[in-house]
Amino acid sequence: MAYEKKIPVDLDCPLRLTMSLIESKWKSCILDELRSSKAMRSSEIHKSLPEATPRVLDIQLKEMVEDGLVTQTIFPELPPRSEYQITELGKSLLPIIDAMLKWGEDHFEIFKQKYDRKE
Amino acid sequence: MAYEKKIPVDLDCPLRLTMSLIESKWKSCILDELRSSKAMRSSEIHKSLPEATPRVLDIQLKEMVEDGLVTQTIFPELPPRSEYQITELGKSLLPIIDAMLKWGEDHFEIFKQKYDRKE
DNA sequence: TCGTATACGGAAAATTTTTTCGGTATTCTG
DNA sequence: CAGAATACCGAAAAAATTTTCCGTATACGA
Repeated sequence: MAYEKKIPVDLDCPLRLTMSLIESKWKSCILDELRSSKAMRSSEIHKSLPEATPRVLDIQLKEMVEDGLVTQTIFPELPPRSEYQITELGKSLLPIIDAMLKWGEDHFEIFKQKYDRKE
Repeated sequence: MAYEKKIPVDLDCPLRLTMSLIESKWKSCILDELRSSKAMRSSEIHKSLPEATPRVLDIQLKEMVEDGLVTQTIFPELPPRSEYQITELGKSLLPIIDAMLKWGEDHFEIFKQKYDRKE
């Protein structure tokens, strides 16, 4: 495997289980990108999340495939092509992603005022 | 400050903002513990989350105070006593915590079968 | 006086995640 | 033939988080 996650999915507590599936830096954003069920190539995902390095998207997509949140379809073409698509299990997390998105929008100003350093 | 978080609250995207407030290992659990609005001493929180070291609870509680999710009240007594309590802002995250808790309960079996290693 | 109890924090080690860099493979185009 | 295009991965470096260990302060009770 490309990169072995050190901390496995947490089976000790339901809350930690859910968190452990999405807490890596970009996983929640990846689910948000894939929400429409449209299959996307990793390069498209990268265009939407330009701050993430392609390598880390690769690593996190692989983990999400392993966890069953996303599928990967590899087309035996040259140059190679593969597409990622959200699964039903992944979709079932979208209400949580939506709630976090909305919370972030609703409370953005508080944190902007608190933490945005003017330079 | 006790320990300086290296990655500050993320102001670039509402979803990342919300995630950045709760993605540390125990913050979601701490919010869950404090949900009833009862003030708790750090030793009580530790008793409820025995897998977390007292030090990391200390660090994460301090960050949550800084972020406005929790308040700390210090009683000028000896031996010292202080209590943590969830704020209104912290409470506004509880529906998200609840949704994650429920998702984890609903999908626990999938991951238990997938990842639970029998020894 | 000495040990206990309590909350906390400094510092370094250990662990984990993310970044950086560079390489593989293959077909088509110029 | 050289280079582009694409997805991917190994390895090491860098960065971030968590753990471990130990010390502070102080009043009380034995």
